[in-house]
Amino acid sequence: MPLPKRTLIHMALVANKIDEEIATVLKPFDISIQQFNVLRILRGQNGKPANLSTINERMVTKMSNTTRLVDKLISKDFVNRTVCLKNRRKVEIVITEGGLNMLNKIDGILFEAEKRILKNFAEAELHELNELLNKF
Amino acid sequence: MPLPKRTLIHMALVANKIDEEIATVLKPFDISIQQFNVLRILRGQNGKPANLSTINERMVTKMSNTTRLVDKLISKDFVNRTVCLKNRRKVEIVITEGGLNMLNKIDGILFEAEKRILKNFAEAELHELNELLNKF
DNA sequence: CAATTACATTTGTATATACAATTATTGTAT
DNA sequence: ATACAATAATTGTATATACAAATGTAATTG
Repeated sequence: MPLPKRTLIHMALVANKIDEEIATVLKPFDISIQQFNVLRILRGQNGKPANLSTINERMVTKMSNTTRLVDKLISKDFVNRTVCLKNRRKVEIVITEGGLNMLNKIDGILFEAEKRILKNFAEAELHELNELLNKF
Repeated sequence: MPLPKRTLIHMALVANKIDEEIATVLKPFDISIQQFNVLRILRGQNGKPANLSTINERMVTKMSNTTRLVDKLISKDFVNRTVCLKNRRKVEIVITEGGLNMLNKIDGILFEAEKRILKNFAEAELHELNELLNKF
């Protein structure tokens, strides 16, 4: 198989493997990777509310699904959503105490998983990999 | 953000971008990436039928979904499925002429897309990237 | 200022996937 | 041979995603 095709398939296989491992880590907490990503983004706001489009820009999924991710997080009491007073088209989403607690519980376990997934990499190699990924 | 976490997120973003680009290329042919992968595997058999589990081993999806991928391909007349005579638990799947024609039509366009996606990579860098991916 | 356009989000729908349970067949041990 | 376990594939169901269309609000323009 030609090198470019082989490389792209390789990428897909590895990314999928990583995804599966992380999903497995999150499963006991009954939270999907994408839901987790939303929570992380909201935590990064340090209390400042985020619009749906802001969250969406920082993720890989489509707007419509981001709405539904937030729906799920609301039903679990991990975030709150209110209409923006300044601009009633927008919506303001903030993480709750419960959401922050959940993230704190996950942090350590995820950190271990990340170390495990990358156990064969020296730090220099991680830098190298990031450089190569920048070329995409 | 710590290097390991950053690297894994980077991997996910890039893999997703690649996926989207390839899906876009396949879309006019009304075929998903996974359906396409099944067809490629079957072409690689050179006429020899493949069991469902054989196909599945070479893919990233679950058995149950491989069944449904084959269902879709049958409805498009791209593959045939027959019960294996030697072992009636097994199933034999072969690609049809129509399936082969579809693959031939896609080959060139996909090749161009692959070149485009990897346009910033020198050959040595592709080797490097593959070496790094092997560490996962 | 009424009509049109742009913006932000949501809803509808078809397809895709994960996971568990089920069916059908074959292999094995007593 | 009968019962039990193992194998191969399928079906049911809940969740996830993509894409298009719809809703509600704000900005612009003639």
